[in-house]
Amino acid sequence: MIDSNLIDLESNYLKAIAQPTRLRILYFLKDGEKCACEIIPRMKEDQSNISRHLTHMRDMGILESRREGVSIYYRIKDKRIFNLLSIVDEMVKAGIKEKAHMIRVLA
Amino acid sequence: MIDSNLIDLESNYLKAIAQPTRLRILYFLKDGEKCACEIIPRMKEDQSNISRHLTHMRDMGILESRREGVSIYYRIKDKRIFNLLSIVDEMVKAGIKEKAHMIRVLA
DNA sequence: TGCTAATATGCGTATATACGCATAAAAGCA
DNA sequence: TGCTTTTATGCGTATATACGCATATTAGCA
Repeated sequence: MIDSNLIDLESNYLKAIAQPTRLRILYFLKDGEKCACEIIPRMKEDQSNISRHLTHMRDMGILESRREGVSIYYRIKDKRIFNLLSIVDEMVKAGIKEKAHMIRVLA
Repeated sequence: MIDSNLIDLESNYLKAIAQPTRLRILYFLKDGEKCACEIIPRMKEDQSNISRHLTHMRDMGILESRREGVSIYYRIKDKRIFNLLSIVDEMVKAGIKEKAHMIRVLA
């Protein structure tokens, strides 16, 4: 029996990661902090949308930011998030492998 | 530059986990397979809702199931999911600690 | 076959999420 | 102060998600 508040925190944290555009931003920040002005043109979406994603991840404690003049630099707050993502990767890839095997057997 | 399809797979996998009721089900299945008929009364939600969550997690490759008469037993497919969840836990708890510290400093 | 228990599904609904466009706000500079 | 660049926000909208109720389906059993 796990605490209900912790469940909700975990859920919200995972939801904050579980979105394609936000995932792309995370990977883009993997090798160090980047200015919003560098992130925005990378993503093929409206500036307002990216701004909201960045703000959201900062609010959720996934990113940190600092201002330098008009620019805002974002960085990953906790590198462990990439351990998490590589586990997701492993599991997803294991799933793909399994499906490929099923197809081979059935063919 | 990470592949767009992989991003979507990761995203979908994470979404499948990032839901309070599904998280509770996962933790309930931590120590072994359980019949849907055991899972349903544990959760304070409609039977139909739990059924859908179970089906969804099975479709997403998170759970496996076997039928025994009218009962259906569900189990975790890949134990690594708990490594993933414990990383989320660590990060969430680090966030809580940090907030508590902020409050202490400001008080 | 008829009955019961377990699980799944059709349907309607309420809320959340992601998005773009237009505009506002913040900071630096002429 | 006025202009420009960068980032944030108000607003409307389309889609996705989670949910409950009622009902269907499936399997076992009398």
